[in-house]
Amino acid sequence: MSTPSQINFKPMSLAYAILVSLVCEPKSGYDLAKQFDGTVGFFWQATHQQIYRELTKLEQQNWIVAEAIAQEGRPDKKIFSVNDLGLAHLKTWLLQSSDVAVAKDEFLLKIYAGYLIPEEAIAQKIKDHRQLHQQQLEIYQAIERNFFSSPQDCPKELRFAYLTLRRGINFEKGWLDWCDESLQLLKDWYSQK
Amino acid sequence: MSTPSQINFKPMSLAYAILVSLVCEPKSGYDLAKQFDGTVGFFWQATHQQIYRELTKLEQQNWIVAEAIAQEGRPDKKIFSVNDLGLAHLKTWLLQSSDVAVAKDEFLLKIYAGYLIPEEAIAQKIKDHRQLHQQQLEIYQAIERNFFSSPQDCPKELRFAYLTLRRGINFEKGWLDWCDESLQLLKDWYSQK
DNA sequence: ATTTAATATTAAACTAATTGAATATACTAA
DNA sequence: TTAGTATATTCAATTAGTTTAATATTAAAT
Repeated sequence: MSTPSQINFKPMSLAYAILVSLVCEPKSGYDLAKQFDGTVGFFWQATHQQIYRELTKLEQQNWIVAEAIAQEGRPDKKIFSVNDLGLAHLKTWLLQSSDVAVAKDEFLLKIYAGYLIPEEAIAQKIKDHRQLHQQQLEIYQAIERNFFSSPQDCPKELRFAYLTLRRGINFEKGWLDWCDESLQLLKDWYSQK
Repeated sequence: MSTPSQINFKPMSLAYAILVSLVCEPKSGYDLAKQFDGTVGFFWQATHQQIYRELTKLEQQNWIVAEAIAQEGRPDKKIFSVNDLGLAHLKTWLLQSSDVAVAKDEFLLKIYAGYLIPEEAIAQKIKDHRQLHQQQLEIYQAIERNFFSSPQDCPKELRFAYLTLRRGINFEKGWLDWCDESLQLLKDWYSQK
């Protein structure tokens, strides 16, 4: 295993998100794009174009290798695996400190400027938002019921996935609490005017 | 024809984030860049280059107007204000439904792949993360103490800012709870191995 | 029989965001 | 006196993300 000699290649987090997924199980760009709707997709998103472009770069850098699978009837499939060099880079990255995620929250921006539109419109917006978070919470809770019924006995490979799932549940419950509190505050303010 | 992972990406909100800030109070690009570290900056970030570029566009579209202020000693300052056209566009945008914010969380990505590095490194990572959120919580709580000591008497103009502040507090407390729960889980798993 | 959906990848053009630097002025602290 | 900090804006280059769509095959549904 050698260190990379390339100078100008600085993969961003998308590259690492792909490596994380591939290291769990080798897969094609198509599979990755699908998976980015679940599991890793709960904390990282990418379109299939981004994924294919990044895969090409990662392959050129020799962090991943492709195996072409000729399929009967269907287009050929390229299954990508992380090699030793890629795994070493991934582990290095994992050990580095992480920045706190940047928040870009259109919804809160609208709430902040809420005084510009009718009070009832804001209340409705919060109710709509509450429903979205309620739905996402139910998705997470279904996963918890189906795969993590007893956390004490959680197999090693799933423990860290479980921690991220717990954060998802914690996050959605936090939003629900805030929605309820805010709707109550709006009501109180409205009644006293 | 459909491909997977077609995420619903949000429309460009930076322009609206700037309008929201300018409608509160006219200011220069420099002031905006500073403010994007606080208030609006709690849910939207931008570098000064992004801000200046966007201001140029908004001025060309005639959503904002600039007034050049000659300052003694210092470089001239351009104070931007939202005009009627800009305000109308902002209100239209405020009434539109918002997508749930996309999460791109490097920290959770690392936790997910935590099985690749030593257990103690993950625990330390969570402790570090806990501290960051503790600090941010204290910032929010100081603002709450100083400006919103009695929410019932909150002046109208500040009510919506207060709601977003409450979300900030709710968010940070959620992270703290998750960190504590996760550290306990790691401990339990470790002791039973 | 033909449309639709799903699998599987690539191309091209565009917009947005980031990084690094350059250009000024002036005040303050070592 | 010169280094650092704060004000105030702009330019250039690069990287990242988005949109649209083209290509190709096959199974299932209408």
